[in-house]
Amino acid sequence: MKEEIEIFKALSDENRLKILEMLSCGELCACDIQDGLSLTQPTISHHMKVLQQVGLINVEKRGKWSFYSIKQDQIDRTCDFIKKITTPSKDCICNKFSCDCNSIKCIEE
Amino acid sequence: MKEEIEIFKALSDENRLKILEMLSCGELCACDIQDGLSLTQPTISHHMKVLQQVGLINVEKRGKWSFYSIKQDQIDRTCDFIKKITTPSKDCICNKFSCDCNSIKCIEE
DNA sequence: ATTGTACATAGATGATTGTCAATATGTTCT
DNA sequence: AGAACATATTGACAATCATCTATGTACAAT
Repeated sequence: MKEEIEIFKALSDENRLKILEMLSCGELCACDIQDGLSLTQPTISHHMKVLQQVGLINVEKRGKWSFYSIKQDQIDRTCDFIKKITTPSKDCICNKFSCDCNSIKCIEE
Repeated sequence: MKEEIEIFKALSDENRLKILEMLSCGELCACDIQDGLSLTQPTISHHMKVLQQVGLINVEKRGKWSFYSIKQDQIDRTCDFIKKITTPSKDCICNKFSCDCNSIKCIEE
């Protein structure tokens, strides 16, 4: 869960979403990304690090350039996580509590 | 895009993720949710408002209780958005810039 | 009407975050 | 070696946010 929170934090920034969009068609170097965003180089570097640390992108150094690419499996895992926690299941945590307001509780099956 | 950023911000908090998980099996009132989290009532209220404002949950008032439930279509739209911006497409923004680093550009088809 | 219950709002505070300027590191070319 | 280029790190600052206490509002039951 902690891991997914960090992923959502990484996705909560307009510039980082734009970066992911830029990478959707294949790898780019940091200079490509800087061309597309009006941010300074250290800020780009910071965003790339955030995306990298949560596993959303890959980095490959070739010569003086760093090439970034999307890790699609992490994207997929993130979507699966969202779906999973919002889908009914017998053993989910909502069984654990109840008050007197007659709310509908977990499916019993 | 702004809308999705707000959704990801809403998903970037452990307690709000727990709340969504609690709601996965059906509606609950605020008191149910407070039972499951060690937070004060105003904090719960704040989180419910955040989730509501980004369209992740529904609120229905019945008597003195407020019943919350997940808006599954918004969950689905969010997943679709993530997949969409990370999937290659001919008209995506990564065609717009280039430097001399020989990065792979958008698929030409 | 009064009291109790469920929830919302306002204001304050400590923590986190996005951004920048300045500087450092590492690579390539002459 | 030295210069030029690509990227990373550091430190600072303004803005945002999660949380709390205190208070307000709305409904229900006595």
